Amino acid sequence: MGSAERKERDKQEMREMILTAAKNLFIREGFEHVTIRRIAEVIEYSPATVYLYFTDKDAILCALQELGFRELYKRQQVLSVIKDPAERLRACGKIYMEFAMENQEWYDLMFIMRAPMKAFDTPEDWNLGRDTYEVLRSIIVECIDQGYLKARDPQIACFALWSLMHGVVSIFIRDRAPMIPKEHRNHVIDGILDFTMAELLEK
Amino acid sequence: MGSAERKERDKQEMREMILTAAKNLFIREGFEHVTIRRIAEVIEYSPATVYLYFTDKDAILCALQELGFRELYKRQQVLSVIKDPAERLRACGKIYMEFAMENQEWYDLMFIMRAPMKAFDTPEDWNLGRDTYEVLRSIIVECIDQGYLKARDPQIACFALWSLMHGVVSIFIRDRAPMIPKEHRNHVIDGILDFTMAELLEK
DNA sequence: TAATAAAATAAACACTGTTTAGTATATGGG
DNA sequence: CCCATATACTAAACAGTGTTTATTTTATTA
Repeated sequence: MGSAERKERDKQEMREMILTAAKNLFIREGFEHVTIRRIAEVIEYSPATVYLYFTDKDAILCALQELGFRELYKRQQVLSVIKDPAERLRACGKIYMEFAMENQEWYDLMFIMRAPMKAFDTPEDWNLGRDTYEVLRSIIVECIDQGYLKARDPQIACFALWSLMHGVVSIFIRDRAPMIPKEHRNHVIDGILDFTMAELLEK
Repeated sequence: MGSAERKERDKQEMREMILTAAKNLFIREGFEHVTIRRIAEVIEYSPATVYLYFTDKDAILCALQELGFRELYKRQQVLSVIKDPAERLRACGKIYMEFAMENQEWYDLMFIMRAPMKAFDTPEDWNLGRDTYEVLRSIIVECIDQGYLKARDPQIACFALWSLMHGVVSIFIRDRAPMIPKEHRNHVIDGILDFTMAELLEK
């Protein structure tokens, strides 16, 4: 009697329901309104019920994080049509920082906040981050192969470039750039990209 | 009758007392243990009393932040003995990242956390950050003047370098570098410095 | 000394995330 | 069909948080 399968299906549906509620609260009202009680309210169950489907709030935030990464992946897909690796490298940076500035709370959840990382047993389990990193790494390796970049250590070059991009957007997102007016931010991002490409690539 | 002056002195002493308690809790037990109730406990007053001397918790965290900046300033002082601006630029980066890795919670409070910034009416009031930025900016200007650096826009070069350093340490501090084992971090930081100096400076 | 002004606090408020113990509901066997 | 069992759900509490209010204690001044 395949009622066990239906049970499993129902359980998955409920998990989906909770996640959708959390996602909508996140999108419509922002991170700080994503509370267990508000989620419970939306799905019309008691707060305690949420804990029958997720071990804790961090697990929910972790699942939300995944949605953010899916959006970033989607945006990164256009990179494959760019043949020149140097051009692709620039576009990669542009896409990354554009995503961050247009989806600041998602980016925060993905790359800054502590909470969602606590859902992993060990930081090594964070494959979403590693996959994003791999996109950049493969481009850089190609840049080196084609002689655009003479970096001795691709690992260092890759981490440096990611750090640069993350640094820029996280300084903006957490309001640590009083010397740069808000309306100049996009211009600065382009300036940083120009600067980096000019300094980095072989002339 | 100069009792008004004594009143003011007493008030300042109490503020100092609260701040010292907060600082010690921060150092000895970490950020998450810095709560109004714990502070009140330490100074042997009621939690409500704290609010007679600080408008809210963010104001206390903001004052704590200042202590962090003072330590960073102190470390930056050794830069003045380095005559060569290129060498000074490297040392500046090294000091910054070393401070961050050795005082991760202080760095977090200074450059990552939202809370202490809420104490400012506007982000422009964050002079502590601007001052630190100025140290780097003056070095870069000197590097350009002496022909070490051919950056068109010093503002962009400066923000890029700060972003790079902040990016590196904040990725580590917020556990977003699963691809780099903890024991390799210091080596990576040196690698990033080498890489940056090599790519940036005129050969 | 009594009236006034200042300082300190007890207790509550409005929230968190989370757990426990008890209640409904659905399932499967006789 | 009924009843025991297992599952699903929840009310209420727990242990925290930052913060405010109304009250009491303390100090000052006339």
